[in-house]
Amino acid sequence: MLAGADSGQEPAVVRRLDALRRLSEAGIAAIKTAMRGAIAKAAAAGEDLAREGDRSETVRLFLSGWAFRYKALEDGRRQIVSFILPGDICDAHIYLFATMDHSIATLTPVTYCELDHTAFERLMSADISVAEAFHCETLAARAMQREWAINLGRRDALERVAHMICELFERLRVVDLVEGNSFAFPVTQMDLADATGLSTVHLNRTLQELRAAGLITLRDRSLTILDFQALAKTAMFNPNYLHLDRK
Amino acid sequence: MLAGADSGQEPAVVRRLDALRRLSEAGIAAIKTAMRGAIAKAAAAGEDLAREGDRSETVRLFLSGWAFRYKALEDGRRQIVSFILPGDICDAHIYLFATMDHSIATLTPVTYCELDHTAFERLMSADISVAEAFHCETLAARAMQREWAINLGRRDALERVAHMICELFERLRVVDLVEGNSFAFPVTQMDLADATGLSTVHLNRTLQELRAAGLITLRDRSLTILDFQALAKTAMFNPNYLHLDRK
DNA sequence: CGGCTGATTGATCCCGGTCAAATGAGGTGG
DNA sequence: CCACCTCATTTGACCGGGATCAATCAGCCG
Repeated sequence: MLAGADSGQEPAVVRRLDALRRLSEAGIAAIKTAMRGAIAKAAAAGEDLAREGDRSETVRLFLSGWAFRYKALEDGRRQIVSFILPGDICDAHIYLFATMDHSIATLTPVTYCELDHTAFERLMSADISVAEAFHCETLAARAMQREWAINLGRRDALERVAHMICELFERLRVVDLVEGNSFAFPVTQMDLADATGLSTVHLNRTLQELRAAGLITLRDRSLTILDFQALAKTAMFNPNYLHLDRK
Repeated sequence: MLAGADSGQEPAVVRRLDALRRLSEAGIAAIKTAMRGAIAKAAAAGEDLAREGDRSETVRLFLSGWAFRYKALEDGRRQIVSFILPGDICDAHIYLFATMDHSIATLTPVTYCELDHTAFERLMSADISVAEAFHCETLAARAMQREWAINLGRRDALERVAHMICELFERLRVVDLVEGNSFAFPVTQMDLADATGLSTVHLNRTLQELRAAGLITLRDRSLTILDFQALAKTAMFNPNYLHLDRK
């Protein structure tokens, strides 16, 4: 794990699902059983876990490390469309589709569980709270994807980068991967540029602007938010779309 | 399942779901029964069907008309994040969330069926092919949302607009709303600008460029694709992400 | 006829892209 | 320990795609 494998804590998948929709004790047990019975996998940093055109047969429960989804255009342009963090699911019911329409690559070493069609269906029918939480995860992923579009379409460079940092902070907080206002941030400026739709040069200048404004620190793959209120304000960040409040 | 000849008779929801994943006869019957038992609704053009912050309690099956999802920033900027066409579902399992994180507005008069929590769950458990098709619809919506991000992040104005037209064409074709290479296009240039992340002025110039290149005609809310091959080429459009091939 | 909404055009500006080079931090092999 | 390589970050100079501002025009409706 990026920040140590907290002994007393629930696994990231349980933490995330429970934040989206409260899991019953039986549900938590069912998830853990499924994970124990599933194929545990690991991959190094910089690997493709899936490529556009691959057959899509298994559901992955992400346990540790960072990955991202992307699509490359023929002429080399690349757009990262989402980050995958510990606790994320990718993707419920994906085996119903024949092939992947995008690629997934790792930023750090990662570990995950693979569930095939039957294992996933078994887990979904084991407990109603688990099934509901998985559906919420899918809805939340769609909501994040929508927000990504808003970011790219209608925010300027400074707002865009600030917004992405705010989102990552909130998501990592749920799975206990922030300490104080800092978190491991294994994203190169090239990656972040492809995520925000900017050039690396302009992304670099935007980061410097955020630093100069006293909003963040970013050194040695560690990001610190110096003033979350101010950062959220410049990004016009509203966390409602993450649906992590579990009302 | 649908046999080409009579498929034009089926409602749009059945056509779309069947294109995503083959429905059984029993499944089609179950959908029709559910629609007959559901609350049928209609709305005029220019109405909000839902607003950010509203409680999200019912699943809608879109039967006719165009709508779109959008989010407005505090300062008036607006981003349209997707178009909702006949046959679309919005959104499976949405009642699991407390509130809407975005708004939905109509472009034309629309009709749709509303299913509450229990009606939707009943339909999902009525037939396995129906449940699978609904899951595919959700996956396809996510894939479209990803492609929207790619559009906004890494395509220039001409490619962006061309891509959006190609996508709409393919989606409308499935629900039999194109005639030849033409379809009703009830989108103002202001709306299209907010969908593509451009200003209305530049969008207008981009449309003129597409017209001048002999790729499209757009008059009286009717869009004709004069050369689909060429349009798809300028957009680098690959329809795989729509998952409408039903392998 | 006047008011309204949407499409179009022209002129100007600037945010962010592109090109090019320098700097720095590891990593590795001699 | 140093020479060298690679990858990531940073900086400078210049350019252009698309934004902005401001009219004008075309339907449409009351």
